[in-house]
Amino acid sequence: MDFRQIEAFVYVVRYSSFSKAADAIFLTQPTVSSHINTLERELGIKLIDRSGKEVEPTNAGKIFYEYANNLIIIRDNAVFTLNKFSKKIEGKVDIAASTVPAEYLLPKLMIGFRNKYSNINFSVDQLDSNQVVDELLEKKYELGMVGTIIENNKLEYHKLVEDRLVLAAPCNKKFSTMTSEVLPFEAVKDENFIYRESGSGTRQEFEKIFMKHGIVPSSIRIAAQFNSIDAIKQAVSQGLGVSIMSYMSVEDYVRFGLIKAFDIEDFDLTRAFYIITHKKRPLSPVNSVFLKYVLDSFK
Amino acid sequence: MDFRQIEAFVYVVRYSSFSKAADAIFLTQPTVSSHINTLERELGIKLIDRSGKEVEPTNAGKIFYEYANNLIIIRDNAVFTLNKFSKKIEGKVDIAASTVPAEYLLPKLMIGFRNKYSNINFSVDQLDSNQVVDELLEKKYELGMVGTIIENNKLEYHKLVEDRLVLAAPCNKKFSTMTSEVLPFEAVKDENFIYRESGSGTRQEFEKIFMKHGIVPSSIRIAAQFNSIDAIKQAVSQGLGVSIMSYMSVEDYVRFGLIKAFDIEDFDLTRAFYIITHKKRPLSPVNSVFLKYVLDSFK
DNA sequence: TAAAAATACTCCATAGGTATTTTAT
DNA sequence: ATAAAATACCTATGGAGTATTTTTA
Repeated sequence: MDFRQIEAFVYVVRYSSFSKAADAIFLTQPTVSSHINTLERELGIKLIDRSGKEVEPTNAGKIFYEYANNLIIIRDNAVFTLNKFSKKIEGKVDIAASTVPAEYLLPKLMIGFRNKYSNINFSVDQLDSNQVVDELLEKKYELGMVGTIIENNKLEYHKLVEDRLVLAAPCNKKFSTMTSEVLPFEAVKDENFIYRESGSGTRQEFEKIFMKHGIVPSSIRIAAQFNSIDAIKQAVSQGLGVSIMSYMSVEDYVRFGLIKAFDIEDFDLTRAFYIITHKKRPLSPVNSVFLKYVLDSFK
Repeated sequence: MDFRQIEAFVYVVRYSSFSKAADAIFLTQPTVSSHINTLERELGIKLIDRSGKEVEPTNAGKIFYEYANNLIIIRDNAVFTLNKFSKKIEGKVDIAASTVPAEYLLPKLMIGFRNKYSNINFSVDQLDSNQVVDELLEKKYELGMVGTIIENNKLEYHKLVEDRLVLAAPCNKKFSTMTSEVLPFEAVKDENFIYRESGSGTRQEFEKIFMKHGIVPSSIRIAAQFNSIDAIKQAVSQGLGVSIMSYMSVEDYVRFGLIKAFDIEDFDLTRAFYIITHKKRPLSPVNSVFLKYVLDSFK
């Protein structure tokens, strides 16, 4: 039993004619004939009485018509509902994001996306990078945003934007007198450093880079550790110490002259932010459109 | 969208596995994969999330599952119901029959058929042969029985049994002394004849035969006309006249010595009884089985 | 390493077409 | 004579298979 056959049958009954039915469903009359014959053979009973001038259903045909009609209706409803679902760009976009993207990338994206599609609301879960990856792997979120790659062959990292880690220093006399924007590592290695918490992608990135230059984390003097970017910015600007931070996250303090930002000589502190999806897991329509929007925003 | 694809999808969801689903519906795993892919492409949305160890429906898949499940259930119910209908040999068998078959053929057939299938009842409409044909053409009856052929290219005549028309004569001294069972036409042409009504197949048959021998109906002396076979038998046996009748219908009176039956020399008075159906109109299951039973009974 | 899904390919059944014949009005 | 359905025949799509590769637990 096939939908084309059922459809042919339904239309033959409705129009009391093979050729009119054929017209209605954009087939030829012989094809409709063949469909009805196939159905009748499969069901083992004649469905259409062709003896008169107008063809009409037999009693068996009348019984089958009810089923056939329902089958066509349900199929059409299924298609309609799924199309609606596919196009339905509304509801909640859930994202797990680490600190920097959550605070410095997402707000602008969220505003832009909400301008384009109404009926959207966001729920951002601000976690550290490892947790973001875990939540994605546990399928609690379809989308994640981080500033460091934690390799996992189930995940796909889509690069959004490059940033660089900078040395954020207070504008005291020691640093405000520096004319160069690039400092040799020697000039800062004995400073007091302010750290993020250990799960932080920013911290992991800079530890990775320092290790590559043969500097072990334990050899660095730690003045304090915060899990808030703002707290670090405050602490740095007030002179508690220096910190390695995303330029993106200190840009405002730099602009207002509260912090000075330096690159470190010979250290490649570029980093990037990524939006993460599962490699295979299908995205819901909203998330899929949001992903596209985000990628386009950074193209 | 195809039932095989829908079925594959339903079973993949139920078993959370492509290969188990394939087993369950007697296909191979690649075929199931291909069905799901085709469905997803057609509906424009992923239905199955294959990212984990167990595959599971996406949200779209969950929505579609409800429809898919109903489609399969309704299809199966349609097949089941129609099979039941095809096999349901019960209900009313309606037959339009002319006098002789209604009175001398049908009773035995009805008893035999009811012995074989319970839950059968009959409704016999006793009409003259022309009316039987008309009722069939108007689709008021699917089956008819007559003793003469009224040619119509929409109808099919299935021959049941041969009979012969005989001259039924009273057992008075004139006829009871006849030793031969065959009379020359000369011996009877001046008798008083008793007729059936003009629509009667028996009457039409014998008028046809007599015409063929050059004898016009108006040249025959008519003593009476009845529309009842029994009345004619009574009238003949009491000496009102002679009549041309189915041997079948006078057999009992002959056996009891109330009537003598003669063939007429050189006249071929054989006739046959037929069960009539439409050439193209499909028979309902009961009627179709009854037809088969009747044909087998006379084979 | 084993089990499951995807992929690549081959084959053939049949949906659908065109052309024609048959049937009924 | 006309209109509708049936029939005959052809083509090509895609359903279903086997064999193999890829992926993941």
